[in-house]
Amino acid sequence: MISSNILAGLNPQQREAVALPQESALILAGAGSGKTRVLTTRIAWLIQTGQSGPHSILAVTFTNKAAREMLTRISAMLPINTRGMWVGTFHGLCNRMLRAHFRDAGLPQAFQILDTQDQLALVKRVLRALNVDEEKYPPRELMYFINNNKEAGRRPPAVEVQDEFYRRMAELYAEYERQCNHEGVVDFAELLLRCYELLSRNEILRAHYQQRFAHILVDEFQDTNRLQYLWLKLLAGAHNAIFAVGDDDQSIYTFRGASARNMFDFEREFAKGRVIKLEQNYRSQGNILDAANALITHNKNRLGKNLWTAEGGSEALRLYEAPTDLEEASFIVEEVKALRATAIRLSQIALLYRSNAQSRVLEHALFNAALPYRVYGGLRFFERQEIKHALAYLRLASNPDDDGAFLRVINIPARGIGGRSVEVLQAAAQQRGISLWQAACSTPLSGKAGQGVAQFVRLIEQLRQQCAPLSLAETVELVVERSGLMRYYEGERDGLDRIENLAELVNAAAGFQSEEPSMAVADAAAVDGAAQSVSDPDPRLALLDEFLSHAALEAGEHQAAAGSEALQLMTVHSAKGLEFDAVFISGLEEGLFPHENSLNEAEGVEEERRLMYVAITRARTWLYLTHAQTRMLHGHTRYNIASRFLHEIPAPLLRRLGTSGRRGYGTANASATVLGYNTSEPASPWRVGQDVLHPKFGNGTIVGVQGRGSDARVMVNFRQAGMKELAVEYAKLTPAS
DNA sequence: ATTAGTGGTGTTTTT
DNA sequence: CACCACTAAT
Repeated sequence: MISSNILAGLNPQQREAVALPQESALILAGAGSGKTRVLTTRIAWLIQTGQSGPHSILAVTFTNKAAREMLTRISAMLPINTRGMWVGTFHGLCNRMLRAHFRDAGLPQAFQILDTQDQLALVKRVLRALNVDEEKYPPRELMYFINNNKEAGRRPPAVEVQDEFYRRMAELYAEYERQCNHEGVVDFAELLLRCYELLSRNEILRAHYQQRFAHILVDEFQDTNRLQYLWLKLLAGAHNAIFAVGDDDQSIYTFRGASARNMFDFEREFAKGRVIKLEQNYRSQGNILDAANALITHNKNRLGKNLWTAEGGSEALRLYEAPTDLEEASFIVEEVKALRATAIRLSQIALLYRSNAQSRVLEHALFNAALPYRVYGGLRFFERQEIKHALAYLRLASNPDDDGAFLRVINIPARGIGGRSVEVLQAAAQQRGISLWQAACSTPLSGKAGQGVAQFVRLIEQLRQQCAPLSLAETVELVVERSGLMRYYEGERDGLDRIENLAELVNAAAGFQSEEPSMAVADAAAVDGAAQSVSDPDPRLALLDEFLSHAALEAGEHQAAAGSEALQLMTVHSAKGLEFDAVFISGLEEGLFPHENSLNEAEGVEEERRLMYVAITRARTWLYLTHAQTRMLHGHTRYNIASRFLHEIPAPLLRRLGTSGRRGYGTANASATVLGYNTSEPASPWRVGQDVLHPKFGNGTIVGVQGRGSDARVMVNFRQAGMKELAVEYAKLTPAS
C-alpha cells in the first residue's frame, strides 16, 4: 500500500486521527503534538486512498501563514495540483465565494474590502454626517459594537436593546450598513456574515457547495466565533464530515468573539463523542513542558489534557530581572550573541512580547549591536500611507463609488481642494443620495477648487479607460505614475522610502498576477445548475479586485525577505503555530503580561495565562523569561513587579541569571537617576511590591509609583477592587505586612 | 487652502 | 510617546 508511506512515523493516536472514517471528529491537540502534520496528512491520505478528490476538500485556517504552510506540506506529500482545493482563512474563503456569486450576494462586482483603518474612518464619517456627539458615541466603541454583533450573526433589527444608548447604537449600526451598501464596501465581519446569509438563503448554491465539499477540515478550532461555527455547519449540511483540530488551552482570541462553547457544541452536534487527544509533545524539552503544564493548571476552565514528552531532562529555564527595560534589552542582546556563538541560527531565535509597542526598545538595542532582525506585525506593507493612497486610486478605478478611497486621495497630491470644498461635495452627495464621485461629476464648483475637482474627475476617468487593456502590473504602474504620487513623494522629507515602496507595489502586483490566475471566473462557472448566478465578470477587472482583496486580507506579512538569517521579533499572538530553538519572553510584568486591561474582565486573566502557555510552548530547547523593574511606557516611567505567571512556574525549573536582582535600589547613583529619585531623599514607604490597606478598597499591592513628595501617586492592585491609581497625599493608605 | 504648531487624549492582542 | 483634532499664521 502506498498510503503506508504517509502514515509512517505517526504515533498511534495521530494515525487513528488521520485514518478516521468519513465522519466528523474533534482532535484535541496539545501544543507541539503534530497538529498541523495530522491535518495535512489527513488531506493527503483522503486523496491518496481515493476517498476524495482535491476538489472535494475545504480546509480553513486562521492565518494566511498557516494556509500557505498547509499547501506547501500537501504539495510535498502528494504530486497533485492543489488548485482544486479550497484552502484559506475564513475571510479569504468567504471572499472567494462572494466574488464568485456577487450578484446573488447583493454586492457589486467590484466590491472592496475595508481593513480596520478604513472601517474606523467610515464609522467616523457616518457619525459626522449625522451630527452625532462623538463623546457620547465613541467611533471605536461603535465599531466594536458593529463587529461584535456581526460576529454573532446579528443584523441591526436583531440587536437587543435594553436602553436608549443601545437603541441609538443599533440605529447607527443600521446607518453604517446603509452607507457600506451605497459605497459597495464590506468590512471583515461582513465578509463572513454576507457569505453565511448567501448560503442560507440560496438553496441552489448551498446544495452545490454542500455536495462539493465532502471533507471540511478546520485548524485552530478553538479560535472560531459563533458566526464561523454556523457557517461551517451550513456548509457541512447533513452529510459532510468536519475534521476539527484545536486546543482549548491555546484559545487566545476570545476578544475577537472566539468561544470555547464552539468546542463543546461541536462535540455534541458533530463529533458525537469521536474525540481523539494528541498529548505527546514532540517539540519541547522536559523542563519547558513541565513549566507550561504547571502554569496552565492554574486555569479552571479547561477540557483537561496533559502534555508529555519522551525527551529527557533539559536546560533550566532562565530567568532574568533587569533594572530597566533598556537593560533587559541589552541582556537579551548578549544572550543572543552567546547563542549564536554556539551555532544556533538567528532565525531559530524568537523574541516575544505581549504588545507591539515593546518592540521599539528591543529593536534599538539590536540595531546598535548590528544583529539582523525581522519584526512581524506593527505597520504592514499594505497599511503604509503611500500604499494606501495608491490602492485608493486603484479602488476608484475599479469602483468609483468608494467614498473612503475618494476622500483619501481627492487632494493628494494637492489639487487645491480643501475641507470646505469637500464638505460641499458631501452635502450634495448626502442630499441626493449619490456617491461623492457622482457628486464630483455633477456638482459644479467655482474657482480653484472647481478646477481641481474637474482635474481629479478627468484623472480617474482616464485611469479607468487606460487600465482596461493593461495587465495588473501595468495598471498599478500606470496608476502610481499618473496619479502624481511618485512626484508628490519626491518632494517630501522621508519620501525616498515611500517611493521605493510604491515601486515595490508594482512588483507585488507582478508577482500576484503570475501566481494567482483569476479564480472568481472559474469558481462561478463551476456551479452547475445555477446559471443565473454565473455572472460575466471581466477577467482583468476581476484580477484587479482580487489583488485589492489580497491587499486588505493579507496586509503583507513578510516585508523583509523571508527565510533570511535574522532574529524573529513578534507578539505572542503572532507566534502561535510557530516554533524556535530558543525563545525569549520579555516584559513579564504585572500590568503588561498579564495586561492590565484584562484584569477587570471575568475571564481575562485566564486568557492571558493561555497566552503565556502559548509563548512557553514555542520553545524547543532554550527558554528565557525576562522582566524589568522600570519601563518607559506612554512617555512615563512605570514601576512593575514580576508577573504572577513567573510565580506559577515551579522554582526548581528556573535558574536566576545575572545580577543580584536588587541593583538599582539606592546603591548606584546612575540607577537612582533613572528612577527619578534624589539619592539623598529618605526612602519612601510606598514602594513597588509593598502590601497596603485602604479603608474602602481593602488589601492590595503597590504595582507602580509615580512622582514623589506631595505629588506622589501609586498604582495599587487591590484584591477585590482591582487596579486603582491613588494620590498618596489624600488616599488613606497604611502599609500592611 | 495649506501648513505648522499646540494641546489633549488614549492605548492589547488580529483577519 | 504618538496620534488626533483644532487653531493660528502664511
